[in-house]
Amino acid sequence: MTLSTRYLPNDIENKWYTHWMEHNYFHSVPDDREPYTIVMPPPNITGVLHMGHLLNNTIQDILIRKARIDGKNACWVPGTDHASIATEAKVVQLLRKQGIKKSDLTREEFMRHAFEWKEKYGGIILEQLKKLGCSCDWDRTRFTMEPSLSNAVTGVFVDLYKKGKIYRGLRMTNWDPEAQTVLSNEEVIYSEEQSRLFHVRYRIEGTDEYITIATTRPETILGDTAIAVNPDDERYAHLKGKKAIVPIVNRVVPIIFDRYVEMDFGTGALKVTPAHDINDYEIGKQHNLETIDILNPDGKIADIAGHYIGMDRFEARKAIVKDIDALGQIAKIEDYRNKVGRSERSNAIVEPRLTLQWFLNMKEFANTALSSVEQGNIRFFPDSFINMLRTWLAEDNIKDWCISRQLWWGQQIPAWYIGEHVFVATTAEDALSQAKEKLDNHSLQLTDLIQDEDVVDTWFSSWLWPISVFDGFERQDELKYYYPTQVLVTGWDIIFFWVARMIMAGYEWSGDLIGTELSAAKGNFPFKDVYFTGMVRDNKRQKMSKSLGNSPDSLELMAKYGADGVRFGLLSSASAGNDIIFDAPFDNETKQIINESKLCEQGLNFCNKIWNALRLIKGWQVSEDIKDINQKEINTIAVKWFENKIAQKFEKYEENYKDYRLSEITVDLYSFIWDDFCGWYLEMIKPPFGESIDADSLEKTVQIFEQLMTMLHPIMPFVTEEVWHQLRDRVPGDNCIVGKKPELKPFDLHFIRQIDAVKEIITKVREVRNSKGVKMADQLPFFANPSPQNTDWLANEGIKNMLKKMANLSSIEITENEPEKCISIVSGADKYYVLLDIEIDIEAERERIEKELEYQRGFVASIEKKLSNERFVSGAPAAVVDKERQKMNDGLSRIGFLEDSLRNLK
RNA sequence: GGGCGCAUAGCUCAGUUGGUUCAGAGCAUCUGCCUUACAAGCAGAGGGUCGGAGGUUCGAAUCCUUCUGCGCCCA
Repeated sequence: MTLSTRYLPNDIENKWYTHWMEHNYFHSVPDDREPYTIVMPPPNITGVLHMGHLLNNTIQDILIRKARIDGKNACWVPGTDHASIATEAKVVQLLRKQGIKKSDLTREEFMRHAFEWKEKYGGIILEQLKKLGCSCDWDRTRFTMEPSLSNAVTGVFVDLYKKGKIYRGLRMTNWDPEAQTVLSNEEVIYSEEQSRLFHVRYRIEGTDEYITIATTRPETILGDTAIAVNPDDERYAHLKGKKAIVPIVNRVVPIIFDRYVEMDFGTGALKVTPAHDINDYEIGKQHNLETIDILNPDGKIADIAGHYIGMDRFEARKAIVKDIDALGQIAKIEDYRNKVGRSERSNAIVEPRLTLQWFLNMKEFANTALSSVEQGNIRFFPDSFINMLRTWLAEDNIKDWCISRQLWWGQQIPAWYIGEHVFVATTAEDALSQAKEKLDNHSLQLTDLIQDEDVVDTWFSSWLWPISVFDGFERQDELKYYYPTQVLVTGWDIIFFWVARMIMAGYEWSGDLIGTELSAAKGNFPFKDVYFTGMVRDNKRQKMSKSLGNSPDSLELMAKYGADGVRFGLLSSASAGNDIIFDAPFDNETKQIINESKLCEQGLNFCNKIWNALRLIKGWQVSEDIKDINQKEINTIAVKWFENKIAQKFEKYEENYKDYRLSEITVDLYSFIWDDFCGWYLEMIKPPFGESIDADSLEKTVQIFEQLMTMLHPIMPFVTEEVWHQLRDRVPGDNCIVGKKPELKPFDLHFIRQIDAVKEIITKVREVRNSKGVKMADQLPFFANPSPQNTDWLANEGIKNMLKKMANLSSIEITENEPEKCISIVSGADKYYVLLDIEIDIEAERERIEKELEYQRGFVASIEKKLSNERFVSGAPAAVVDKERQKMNDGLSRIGFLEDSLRNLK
């Protein structure tokens, strides 16, 4: 069969993915082996695959494939997150297009639409991950709104309520008066708008004096309960203990002193409206101010305001300005630009509003999570992210978690009300019996109970993910085997929202679930390690996202460069925790991203290189009748060298995996395969034109190739599997994905260094050819001055023949002298010569040698300076000093050689 | 305003306890090659005061201080 000269990823990738699936390699069931578990950070069902997913999931796949090759029971659980806010917004939007308003639907009807939407679009990302080669256990795919996972959510809610950790409280929220719902911070879009700043004079009680404040929202004056000034502000110092009179409502309010007030902003005096501004709310709490909510949910003025009742907030604004002006208390009105928040969905101006919400007390949780990481039970990669966790979880910084959301899509809060009374239970029936008991009223019916309308925050289901994907709250057989998971791979931007909270949940429940004995042995934490990926950014350092339109199309990239190419491209420049600037070019005319990437192209080229190495080997004829005896000797050396190199590399490779240095592994393998294997080994062992290779050398080469493919497999699974199968006929089940990796074994460092020395000589001969314009094809006589360093290998026919072949020499002669008319080569502390079949340009040669001399003299001088420093000689470790001496001696002999050559030039 | 992080070649990044000829890789650039695996290739070359300034040390890209620029989180 002839192989294409180019590697064509698309068909090959589909073929092997299907093959792996058919062999069920991704599926895991508990057995005697050591488990290696990863739970996938569940992508939102609203999303499409973006660069961040690509990076994150490539890393997880690499780790899981490595574990599989290591013989562990690798289990990677995929799934999706219901993403309350984002999904509900999408569904509402879709319904609106169909002419359906959410308010016209019952909760049940809406949920039906939402689940339909999820069925249709929710699995897109997971399907796309298959293209990337992700070896997830698809049979285990979970969704955060499945019954089992939802039950877990209700269960822990009730549990925490019983433990006294969940309570209801007031909170300043972003209120959308049009949609009549609370918005999360993410759903509010702030932009600069033209508005007006009203300067209003408040009379100081019992005087004729006025204090002037500035506000953009004069209607909130109706809810003012204080005037605040900075205690350092001398202008207002005399007002200590005085009171001000709020215009229109004539409320007498205190003048308070608070450092929050900026003296040079506006007039330096601030009206305080705790019910309608988050900062004012905080000030109000500190000073025990009254909170007067003057707005109804629909944005109209409430009865309590006493004036303008029922008027829309903007109408009221005009009216109150007019009335205050009539009183002569408008000092001035200026045009003003400020940031105004609008609802992402209705575009209505968002109103800060106090609402009753459910909270989870975080003090104890935070402590547990932080100390677990600080004590090293959970390791962070890179560990500097502990700092970020610490700031989030610090005792004086931690805030209670507001877990309720005014949405329908999500797990409805398991709380039922009868008037003022609230009953928290897993079912309505439970709540009912609680109510009967508590209220001593046994005639109560289910219909008397009203369940809380809200759902819990999405993170309130995500924090259970490492447990709930194994149905851990219902049965513990699998949890006992797979928990704790090995490593969590996620972005550092959700270190608090998700990572910290999963740790909290792990400690809260896993012990009870898997039993104290097992949890003492394995730990309560949900994962042993956390690998933080960076953000994928564009060249302006903006996070790549669909909404910014600065992200290349990941599917197109994979179509163009192959999944392996994309995986390589992402990994080669992604060290843990560091952001990636992805090289997606931008077309300034069309304002479109061009789906091209040099990084991914390098990955595809790498596949192609491997592919062609395969083609080379497959083209060799095997024969035991090898005419060229030299080649046999070379082969022995080449195989010995490369086997030692693999042993050396493999040791480093295993270490790097332990430290999650994936980028380094990628780059290392790239140069090991490209340079050492293709550039050196294959060139050494390649039979001369028209000749064959002996069976043993070919077999050794195939074995080496297989080992390289196993090592590379986690990073580039497709090309390695393809090559694996092309290398030899395989029995069913003999696949690279479960291939045997090299063994950890000692290697001959001395021998490796010998070959390195010879490689350096070869490079220098090539350099001479290049600079003198001597063709590669011309064979050159070569001379070596013997030295303690090179006697060994100069006596080795195999090495000498290798040198001869690789540098294309006609002869190698050992001589004590400096041969005539040669170009000298200094390598290490040794000297060699090549005889060129051209007239030597003496002047040019002198220049070259003098330049080199200058460098070497400088080099030696700097070491001399070091060595003459007594404090260095006495202060530095002996090994370091010895090395410096060695360096200097080598430098001195090089200087000697160069001076000899200079003399001989005449 | 508080905190965290980053700054190394034209670009994107490595540089794991401060110590080899340690200033590196890939891309881009330049020179020479259609050499019978690969021109998506081969053989070479040029390019950097390691953001600025101080300090610690025998020795600093690496540790400390400070300044500048950028990114992120919180308010």
